[in-house]
Amino acid sequence: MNKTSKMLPKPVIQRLPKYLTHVHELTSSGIPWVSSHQLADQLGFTSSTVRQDLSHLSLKGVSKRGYHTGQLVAVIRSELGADTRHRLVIVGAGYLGCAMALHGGLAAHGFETFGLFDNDPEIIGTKVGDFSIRPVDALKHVVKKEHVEIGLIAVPPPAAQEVADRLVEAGIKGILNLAYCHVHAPKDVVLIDARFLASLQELAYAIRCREEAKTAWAQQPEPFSQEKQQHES
Amino acid sequence: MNKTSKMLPKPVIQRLPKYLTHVHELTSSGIPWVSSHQLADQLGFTSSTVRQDLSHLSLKGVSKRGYHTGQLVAVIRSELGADTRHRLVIVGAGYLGCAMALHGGLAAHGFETFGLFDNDPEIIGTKVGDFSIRPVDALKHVVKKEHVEIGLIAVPPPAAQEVADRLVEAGIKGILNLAYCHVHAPKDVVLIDARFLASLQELAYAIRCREEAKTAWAQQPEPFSQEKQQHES
DNA sequence: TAGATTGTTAATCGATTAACAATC
DNA sequence: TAGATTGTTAATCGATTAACAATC
Repeated sequence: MNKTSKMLPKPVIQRLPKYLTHVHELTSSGIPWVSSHQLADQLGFTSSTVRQDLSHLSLKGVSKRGYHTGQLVAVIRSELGADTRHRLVIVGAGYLGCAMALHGGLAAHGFETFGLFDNDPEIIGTKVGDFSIRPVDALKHVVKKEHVEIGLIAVPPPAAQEVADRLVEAGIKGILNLAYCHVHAPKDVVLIDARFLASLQELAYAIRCREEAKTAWAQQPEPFSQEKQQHES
Repeated sequence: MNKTSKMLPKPVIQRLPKYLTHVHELTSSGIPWVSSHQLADQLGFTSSTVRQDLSHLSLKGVSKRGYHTGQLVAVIRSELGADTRHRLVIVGAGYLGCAMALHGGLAAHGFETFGLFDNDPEIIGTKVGDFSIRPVDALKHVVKKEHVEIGLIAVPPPAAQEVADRLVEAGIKGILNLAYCHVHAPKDVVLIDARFLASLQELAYAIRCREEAKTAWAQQPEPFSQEKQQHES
């Protein structure tokens, strides 16, 4: 349906990149149609979820065939804004910030870097690929002049909040926080956390729970195991 | 309550690192008690959510005082397994993989790297910090020998699925996928996506929606704006 | 004591899944 | 035509928020 300026539910937005990359592969393989059941199997969703998700987009599936892969790629790209260019700055020129600056995928997906900033006098002026590292004091000037929308926080946690404040003050519209800490921004600035350390902790936690469940399962002599197996199958 | 091997709801697990880093700061500032309302204000949750979340942990709040910050840090660390060491390998020695290998935060939080792998003959053998880059063929041997639990996928999307298969075959227990694509793993292997490009797209999407909403709001002469403002305040 | 704060139950909200008529 | 598949409504599930008795 895709009514203008109606924000899609967050879980849907988070699934769109998965559909996009996967269906793009299908088109590359010359597969012209894909059904909700196939997508569900391939991506680990249910077919209901797939149909609900895609019903938000401006395309129609076809009975007995499914969705046209080429069209699907096009409308998801359009919905995600994958065809428009976004302007960003990176604050923090440590390993992570530099990796972001040099990572080809950013530019390839329309995210153009307009500056790499740091506060360490030792490295200011140093070249990182095409960028020369600039002082954080220059942030505001660059953001204004280049109409930068997005700021990446790639500094150590103790400095993250101050960097966020500087970005907000510079007039940034959205922040991606890569630092392992909570940062606060006023509610007219969008803030999304992408903290791989938190993801790693979540992963380690999930692994531990699996192990414990397995152990418990092995130790406990389940009286009704037959029934349970039926339920699981 | 913290009943053994009972997995906490995912949203709770994802909030725990936020509580942890924030309350850790409070302890460092010598603040001994914090209430659910204070935590809610500081982290952007509701006090109900805070109390619900913390009720899963093995600690008791105190009427009129709240939660003891030191104890809170301890039980969250324990629940997250932040005090145990985790063994990982990194596959892909591009900018991102190398940044992960060199990032001090990993080791500081108990994630120990046991190898950095790549398939490019040009860079195999090269030193990256203390690691020398090894061929992906050596993956299985290292994972078995060092009892590695976690694998990081830091290769370009076209190679990601094959790397995932190799990690699974090597007997890894969990995978953190940093590549911008969907990868599949058998259900006894935990897989978590940490794709900053997807996060950036989500951010850009949210920014666009805000803009559009603002424009719509400015253009449409809302007849009931008075009432609406009351609701918002 | 009075008032603030917890822990927990109940109500609300939103997302996922199931079901099925409409369609090709 | 018969059967597979969509789009959508209804049912289920789970998470968040509200409310309030118990507590210090």
